[in-house]
Amino acid sequence: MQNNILIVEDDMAIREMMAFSLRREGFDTFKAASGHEALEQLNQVHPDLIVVDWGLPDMSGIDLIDMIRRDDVIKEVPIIMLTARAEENDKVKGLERGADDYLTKPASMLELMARIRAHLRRSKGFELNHKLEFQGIVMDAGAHEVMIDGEALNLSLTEFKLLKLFLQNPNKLLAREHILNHIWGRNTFVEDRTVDVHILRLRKALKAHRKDKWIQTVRGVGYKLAS
Amino acid sequence: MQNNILIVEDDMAIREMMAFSLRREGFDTFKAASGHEALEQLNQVHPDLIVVDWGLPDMSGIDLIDMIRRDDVIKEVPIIMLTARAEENDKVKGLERGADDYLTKPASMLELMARIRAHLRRSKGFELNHKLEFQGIVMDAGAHEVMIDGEALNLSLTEFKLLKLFLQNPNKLLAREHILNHIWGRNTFVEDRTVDVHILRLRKALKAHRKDKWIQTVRGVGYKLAS
DNA sequence: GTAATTTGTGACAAAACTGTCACCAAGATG
DNA sequence: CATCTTGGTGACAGTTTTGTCACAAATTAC
Repeated sequence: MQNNILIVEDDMAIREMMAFSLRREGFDTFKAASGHEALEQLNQVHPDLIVVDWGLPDMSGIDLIDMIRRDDVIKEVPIIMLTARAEENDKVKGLERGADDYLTKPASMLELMARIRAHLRRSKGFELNHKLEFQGIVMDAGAHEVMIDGEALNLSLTEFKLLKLFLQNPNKLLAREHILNHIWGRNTFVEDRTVDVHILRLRKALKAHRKDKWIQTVRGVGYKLAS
Repeated sequence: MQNNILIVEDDMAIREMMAFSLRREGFDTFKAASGHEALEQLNQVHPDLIVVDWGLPDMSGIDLIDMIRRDDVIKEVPIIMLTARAEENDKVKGLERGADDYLTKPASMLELMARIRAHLRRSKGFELNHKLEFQGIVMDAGAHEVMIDGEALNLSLTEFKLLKLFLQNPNKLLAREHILNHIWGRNTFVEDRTVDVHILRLRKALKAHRKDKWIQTVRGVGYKLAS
């Protein structure tokens, strides 16, 4: 699975040298010599990161960044601005207008590669790694999955939500009312004791893996997930 | 809601100046003069971003980054390395070992602020904006919520998963078998026609908001969400 | 020690969910 | 047009989920 980098650079020598270096580092590249060419490319391909020059023949790199950030499909792509403009206020402007990083020419290819990797690590890693974990209990809320010691745990929707609330608040005391409002909302009336019953059920589900003990009762207040 | 920045810097003059500048820009700050002090702070507070020097009295900033990246609770915090080490291979090393950004001293405070904001924009914005949308249907899978034109839609778990599959694949044709495998997995046998019944149910749920028409039948193959 | 309060628990009934089926409607083919 | 194939649909039965309740157990207070 190759990462794709879009290079937006009007100087052909620089563009080709960059593409060559990137390909040698294992990336696939797309190239554009102007802002409009870049936008056309972006209608057809979704690069994993874009390297943008400031001075393009048909628009400024800043304007291109603006447009990308406004496009619902590609707005989140990491962008590194690579330009000869080295003034402090240029850097501030580029970063404020939506670049994730700003590098001045002439730039070390090694440094550029390292920065590309750092940004990909964050944008890709966030998605891959965004799980809630506590003592061997792993939840991917987006995928609606709970794994304990490598085994899938089957929970009802209410119990799933309850466990998620605990995993989002490890070692924090959750008052019954807080739990009530969070799981059932403020516009639904359920008995206070319903929380306790669901806690019982969640504990039962976790018991097969000896994880029920982490849900601890704080008498008179509520419960907490703690080791 | 203030963003919290942890400054890990042994030079008191630099540390205080940074803290002052950050506070003037609206950030709250925590301070640490050493790696161990930083780790102790991180046991009690969760900053939104960390600025780390390389040369600390008790450990290198690189080692501190390693430790942070290995901690399940705080590993995703953005880190900017701010250091006098300006060699190319230092930069590469810092970025490879987990820094999101690398800035050499003496550094412009304005540039540092702009970079801090860029990183916060990404780490905070990713979470806030990561929703699936199609023609007024908005799903936050992590929160198990579906909103249509501002109104919550109540779906059963199976229908929720089905809608999610569609929203993840807008304008793509999904064969029945693909849907079957995705929702029920390969180890559960259900009749082919079960898909059609669940499509019916999903369409019924969407009908109240006139959104059922976006689920389109492709005869002999399956279904697609398309406008 | 006793009484009061809080939490744990099993059981129940109602509601919701789920997959299947038979029949009808729509579309494709010869 | 007739026939066959595929998708839409309402209904059904079984399972699961859900909230409540009464009683037992545990904890706290006097």
